[in-house]
Amino acid sequence: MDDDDKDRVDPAITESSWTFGAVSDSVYFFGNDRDNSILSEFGWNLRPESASAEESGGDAGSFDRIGVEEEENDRLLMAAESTITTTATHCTGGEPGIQTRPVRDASKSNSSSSEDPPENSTASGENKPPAETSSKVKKKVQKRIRQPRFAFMTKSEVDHLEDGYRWRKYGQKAVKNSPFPRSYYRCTNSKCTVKKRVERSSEDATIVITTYEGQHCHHTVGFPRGGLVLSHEATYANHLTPSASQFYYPRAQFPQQCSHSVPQTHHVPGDARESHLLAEPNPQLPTDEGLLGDIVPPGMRNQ
DNA sequence: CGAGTTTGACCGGCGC
DNA sequence: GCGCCGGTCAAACTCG
Repeated sequence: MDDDDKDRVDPAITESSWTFGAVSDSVYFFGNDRDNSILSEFGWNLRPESASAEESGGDAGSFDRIGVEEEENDRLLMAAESTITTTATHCTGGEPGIQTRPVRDASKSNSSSSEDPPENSTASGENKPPAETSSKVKKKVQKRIRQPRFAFMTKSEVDHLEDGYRWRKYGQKAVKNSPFPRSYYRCTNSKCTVKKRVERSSEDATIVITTYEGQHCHHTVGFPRGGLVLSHEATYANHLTPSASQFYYPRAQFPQQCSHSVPQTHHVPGDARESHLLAEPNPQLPTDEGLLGDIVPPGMRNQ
């Protein structure tokens, strides 16, 4: 994120009356977990930092939609009313993030430009296939297994929101039914397989939808080209805008694909400007607001 | 000069 | 089988 962006924070957004929703394997959580006890049960650490947020009780938010699936969800989300809220979901995604990227033709894939994470090879057998035949077999067997994903809807004028990690853009595509392109980013940490997609809502151009895939296996690093090194401590120390520190910290286990394990990560999604979080669908749960409707009073959802 | 971005091409999944 | 579309690659380019 650049400083300009911080300066552009919509006052209405930084009001910091917000709510969150979190989802674990079988639990949706909505509301205000002030002592973080419930969230922590599910691996989330909520750090309401801004005084205003705490004073306001950290609630009074509203939800649009939660619990979604993949691409489709993005679209559903876009369709949702863009109230200024913060919701969060925790995608524990029982599967240790094993990403099996389809093995391309050796002639193409072996070029593995620097960013190809070594973990992929470990986890998915992207080790150079010994023979063409075996690679073909793998192609068949290895269906693409996605890592846990969750998305944020963020009201922001900038597309790529700073989140404390360094990302390298590796692609951009036009999105069907949307005037805005979708950008693809990979974490620049060579051991980290986290990716994210960033696109703007076609319904509300002020909303940026950021979808994270996978979990970081390292601490936050410096901002790209900015020279500002961000640790989570620094984050807490208000190096970010107040709204920017309304983070959800999944105390999640690091994916096993990471060779070096850090005791704890602080996931800092987006700049946490009023965001909507989404989760990978849980097969046991409704994927739309059905459940949400059961939990969140209608009046609360349309603010 | 290295790191990151752009962009057209390519590939695979999926629906028809 | 075919075409569409999302996702990725990688060469060329830009930037600091």
